[in-house]
Amino acid sequence: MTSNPIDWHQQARARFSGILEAPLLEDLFIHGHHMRVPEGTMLMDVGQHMDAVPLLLEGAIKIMRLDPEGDEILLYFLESGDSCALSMGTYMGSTKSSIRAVTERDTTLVMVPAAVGQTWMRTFPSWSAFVMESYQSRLEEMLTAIDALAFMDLPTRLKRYLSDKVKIQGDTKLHTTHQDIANDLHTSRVVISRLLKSLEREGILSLHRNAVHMHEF
DNA sequence: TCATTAACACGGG
DNA sequence: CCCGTGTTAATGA
Repeated sequence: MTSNPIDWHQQARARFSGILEAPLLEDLFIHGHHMRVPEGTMLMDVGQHMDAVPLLLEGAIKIMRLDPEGDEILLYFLESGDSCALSMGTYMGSTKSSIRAVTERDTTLVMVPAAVGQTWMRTFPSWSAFVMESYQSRLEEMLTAIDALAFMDLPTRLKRYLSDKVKIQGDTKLHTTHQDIANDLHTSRVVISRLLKSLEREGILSLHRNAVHMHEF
């Protein structure tokens, strides 16, 4: 679909022309690398070196933190038009990632080399504004994630998680297993199975093998 | 009280 | 048979 440069240029314009000034977009077409990434690809891992900043055109990316045992816990999702604020730490000296990023569905993005992004910080006001704005909204999401972990009980977190999935996937039929959900919410499958069963009894969803169909969300 | 772990049966692919 | 699912019993925080 977006195999030739013109396609992703148009896509990027549609997504970012209101945010990034025209000369910057032209620079983006010169220095940015367009990529199509299949679902389930790990884009970044904890401790890995960051040498580029991603701009998300289509799809979604799951951002996770790891506990000391190496188990994952979901922080938030990135969607189209977002960028990973943490990767922008490359503008402030830090080059090692503190999170794991995995594509939640097939995704298209533009990678901006760190050195190029650093130059833009000085030459394009709209770029530094975009970086600041991105930091701001990612911080908000982080606080929401902290609130959820600290103050919300598991049934509430599960309902929020399922709603988010529907929004991210754009489909009320979620293709996932109880174990997957348990991993994301950092709990055991027994609990997820039990909670899902009670939600099914309430008529909020229906359960199938490898799938959860949402009725209300 | 509620989550976790281990263990088990069931059934679909 | 393998894996996902649904459930229970024991244990712990």
